Amino acid sequence: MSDATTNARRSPRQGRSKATVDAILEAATRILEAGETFTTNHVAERAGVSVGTLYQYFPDKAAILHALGARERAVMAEATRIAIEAGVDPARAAIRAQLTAFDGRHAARRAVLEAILRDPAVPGMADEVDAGVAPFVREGERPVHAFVLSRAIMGVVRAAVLEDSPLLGAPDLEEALVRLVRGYVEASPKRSK
Amino acid sequence: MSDATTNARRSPRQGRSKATVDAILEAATRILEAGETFTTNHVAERAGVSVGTLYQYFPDKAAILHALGARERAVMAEATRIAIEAGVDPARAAIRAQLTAFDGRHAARRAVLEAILRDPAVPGMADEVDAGVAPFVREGERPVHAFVLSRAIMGVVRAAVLEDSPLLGAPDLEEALVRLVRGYVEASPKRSK
Amino acid sequence: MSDATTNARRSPRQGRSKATVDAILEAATRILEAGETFTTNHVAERAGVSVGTLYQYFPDKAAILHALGARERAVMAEATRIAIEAGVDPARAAIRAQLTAFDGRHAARRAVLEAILRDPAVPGMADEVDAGVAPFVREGERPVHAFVLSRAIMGVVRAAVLEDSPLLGAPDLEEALVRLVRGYVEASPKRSK
Amino acid sequence: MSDATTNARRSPRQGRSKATVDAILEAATRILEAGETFTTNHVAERAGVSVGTLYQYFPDKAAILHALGARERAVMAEATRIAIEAGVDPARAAIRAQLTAFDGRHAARRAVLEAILRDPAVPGMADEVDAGVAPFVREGERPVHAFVLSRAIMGVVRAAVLEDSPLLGAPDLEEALVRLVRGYVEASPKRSK
DNA sequence: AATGAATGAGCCTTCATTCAT
DNA sequence: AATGAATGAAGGCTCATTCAT
Repeated sequence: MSDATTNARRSPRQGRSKATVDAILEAATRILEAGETFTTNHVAERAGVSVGTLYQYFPDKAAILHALGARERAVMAEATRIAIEAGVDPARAAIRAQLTAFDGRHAARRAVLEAILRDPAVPGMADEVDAGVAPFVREGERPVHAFVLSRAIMGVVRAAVLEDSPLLGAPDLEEALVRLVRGYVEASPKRSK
Repeated sequence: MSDATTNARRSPRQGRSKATVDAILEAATRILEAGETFTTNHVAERAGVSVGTLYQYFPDKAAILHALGARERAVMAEATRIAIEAGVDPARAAIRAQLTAFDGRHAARRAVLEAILRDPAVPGMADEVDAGVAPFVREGERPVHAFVLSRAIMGVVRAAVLEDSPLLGAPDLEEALVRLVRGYVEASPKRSK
Repeated sequence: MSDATTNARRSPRQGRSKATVDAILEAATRILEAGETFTTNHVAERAGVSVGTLYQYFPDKAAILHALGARERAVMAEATRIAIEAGVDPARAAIRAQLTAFDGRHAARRAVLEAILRDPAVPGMADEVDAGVAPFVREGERPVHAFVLSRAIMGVVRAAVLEDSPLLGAPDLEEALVRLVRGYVEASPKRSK
Repeated sequence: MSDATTNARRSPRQGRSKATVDAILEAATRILEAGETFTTNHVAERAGVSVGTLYQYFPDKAAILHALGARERAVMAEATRIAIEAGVDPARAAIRAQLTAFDGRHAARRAVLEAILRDPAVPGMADEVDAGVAPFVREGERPVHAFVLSRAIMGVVRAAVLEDSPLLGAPDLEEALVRLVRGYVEASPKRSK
């Protein structure tokens, strides 16, 4: 495409807005990453814009977190899609996307996700995980299965992040999570007492 | 045991102190349950004591949540212990204790636990679940197993509570969680791609 | 006459300018009527122009209210003039013009006038009422008479509007106001203690 | 009474609170009088207390204005009562109370009243004037009479204050207002066209 | 002439915590 | 031990106005 440099050629209007929004999101990320106080004034200042400008693009503070979340979800979905195309099995792909997002090399994303995971008003990553897990849940089965699998995975990842577990980044964790999915799927639903 | 008020500023040797602490905890519970603003002033007022008095027993606001959490953990541990003695298998017993705490009939406990689940500074229920799950994790195995199982269970319960899922209270969920544990334990750790 | 937009930044020689000013005034009226927030940005948006353009025609927010007021005064003056020509006595004509402007069937004008009545910087309707009352105040008499009569009438109307009195629209009120004027004029200025 | 010094002998608790409230009200009055910005922070600062303290006594900014209004109304009612006892006719007494409150020698009260007159949420002086005017409105007559008379008087006073009329303080105005009341009462309600 | 992104002072309010009594 | 008045940093958000394009 003629759009080789990707972010070129936008109308000056759109370009300015886009840049401002990006600056705000970038600032928010950095603040979260540094563990600084996440306030609208602080974010605006760090972004090099006024609070007023910030509020021109985000209706309220939560919206910034939402936008950050949407961004991350998009990145994860993409990563999952690519992995599946490359032949990785879907569950593993979804799991890996989550784990990758949180490993030590991505402090910024991690910070963002931590903030999101804590705010119940911000939609989590559930949908992405659901999608990855879906192929394992047979059509027509009770929704409880999809729910349990996706939340179990997210619960483990969340705990690892929040407890700052050394397991994050170790291949063990990915294996264990895959095993969790496989075991659940294969287990016969016979009852214990 | 050292008592639910372990985190309090002074140990309640006298009955009066004990009564005050109880009143504060009771008030806190009610406020959480009613969805009112959880502020120290509000809690103190509802408890019928002055803020000053509240601070005599709790070093800060978080300590109230800690105490509430300790209380709940004790209740759960007891429930689990009794179930095991009655012949229920340990994993199921631990799972059932968690689910029971959150079902619709216990609004107060649920409110407390919701608050606790949200505050990362308050230790969760992990220990209790760990204990229930322990028998299934063979001695000497990597700690990742205990971690994954307990956090998976808690993750599912937490999500169900926070998303206000209709699954809470349905027997399906208990079954699914038990299956999650059993499947994980039985699955051979063979690798997929 | 010099036009309703006297206070605007530039006189609208061209049709386009006139149309813009009208759109702004129209938007302002609608916003006031709907009880929405009366902000320059909001007015501009509703008018379909940019804030910048708005400021091209009105030096500041108050000027919009001024223009609206001028418009209303013109309408009232005209109504009064016509009534007098038709033989209605001047005081009654002036009173009726005021009351008509505020009755329930004219929500828009009412909203505008309410806003004006509240903003002390905007000249009220005093002049129109003064004019209607003038014939009753004998030449050479103290100005206190004109002042008292016109402000008394406006005070009553203002209170009725602001208190949302059911008297508005009732013929009683017109009668009472006429009586107020007549009684004042006829009363001998003898002193009480 | 044993309470010769009036404001002595209060429990230290009440005394402190009372003093704080008074300081806030006093500060509010002075700020209004000086035409400074009437903000909660400003009021608190001027009162020598923190905003927090201010909010301990007043639920919100408007409440300060309300309190000020209540104070003024009380003062007026008292002045009116005393005048009536001294033989002044009620209408004149009510009128005089209003005018006195606003004459040049009482800048502070005037400022307070201006603020109140502008804020439609704050109950005005209507009740006091109503009371003064009541004796002139015959029992059983239409409420329109009381309404018209009291609002007419207040309208005139309000206009004089807001327009900073030189009539304020002149005996003429009191006479004219009394005449307004007397004329209205005596006028026969015959109809003009 | 028009645009609209940007500004930023400033507003109201909350609430954990302290400390003199 | 208890009281509760006082604190004040901090936060989210609004809106009239400007000015580069």
